[in-house]
Amino acid sequence: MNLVALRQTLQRWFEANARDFPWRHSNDPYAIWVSETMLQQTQASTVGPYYERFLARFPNVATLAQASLADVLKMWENLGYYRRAQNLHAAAQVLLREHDGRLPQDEKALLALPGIGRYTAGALRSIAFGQPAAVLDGNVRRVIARLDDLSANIDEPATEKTLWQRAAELIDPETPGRMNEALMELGAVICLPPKPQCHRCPVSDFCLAYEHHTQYERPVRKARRRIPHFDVVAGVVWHATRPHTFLIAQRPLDGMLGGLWEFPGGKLQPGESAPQALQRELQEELGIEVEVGAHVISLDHAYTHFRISLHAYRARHRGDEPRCLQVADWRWVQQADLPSFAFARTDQRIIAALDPPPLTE
DNA sequence: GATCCGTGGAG
DNA sequence: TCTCCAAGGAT
Repeated sequence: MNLVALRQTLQRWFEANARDFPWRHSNDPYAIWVSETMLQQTQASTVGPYYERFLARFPNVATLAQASLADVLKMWENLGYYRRAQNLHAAAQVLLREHDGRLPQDEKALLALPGIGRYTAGALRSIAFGQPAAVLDGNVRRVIARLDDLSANIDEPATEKTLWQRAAELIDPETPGRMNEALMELGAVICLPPKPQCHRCPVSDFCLAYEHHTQYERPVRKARRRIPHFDVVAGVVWHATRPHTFLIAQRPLDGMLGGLWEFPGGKLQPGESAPQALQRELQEELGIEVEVGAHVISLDHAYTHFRISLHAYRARHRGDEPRCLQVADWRWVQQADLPSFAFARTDQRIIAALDPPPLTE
């Protein structure tokens, strides 16, 4: 294959056809780092508004490092994979303390930061610093698998090594960042997973799968496991004496949806009714007794590796104040207070199902 | 090295 | 409604 011709053709296509994203107007390594973190496992069209809000609120390493994690999570609300926000925040504090508030250009130093792995280090080095570093993301994996007509399963670690080597060969030593972006852009808009748009592809002349008519069979991937389903209950626990006041709890920082706030509850155990499960969970997590009341809403939701049916109930608090047994924190709040807390999608749907807040004034 | 971690768009 | 999967990283 003529690597020089491939690089030139692809980059010329990219320059004429690149989608306009806000991070493509910045040369600031910090801004590029934020965008690359948001783009992990998240489509570019989704990231746009989050990126601009985040940069407006945290325009540099220092403002991010000095912000509270609660503020950072609020800006990340609904973007998913919330550990990314924790890592970004923690890494900013490391940068401020150990790297003069700037991103290091050295690969080892980048990889030492939380949330920066091989892909993100390569993206920063090539796009932000102009170094000849490779990137291998889902797009590039697919593009290479088709360019080379790989029959090997790309989810196998052995194939991973081959793909990184190939990604390194494709680097344009003159314009590594542009070449890497062009590869990813091609995968995102032309070399699509189910239906590659080969008739519009600028590099189909270089593509072995196109030549062999195997592009629809590439890349070869592992079959997915079926994901389990659980029934889950959550409680809107109203204060025994204070009107319009209910309980929210903060999830532990190290688990799923870490640091987000929620209506407390948990999974139903076999043979258990939803109200029974709610009483048990509230006792285990917060050490409180409740009387379960009216059903609020039931909804289905799909996470990455399981699905739930969530059943929310009103409940009346009895007895002792809550304690942090299996939660990071808890608060008595009113509906007007909720916008300052970060909630996951399911709990936002519960909020939307509550009675409208009382009019004040 | 297999598993965990969110949400939304597309078909 | 269901499936796939997306500019991955950590453990």
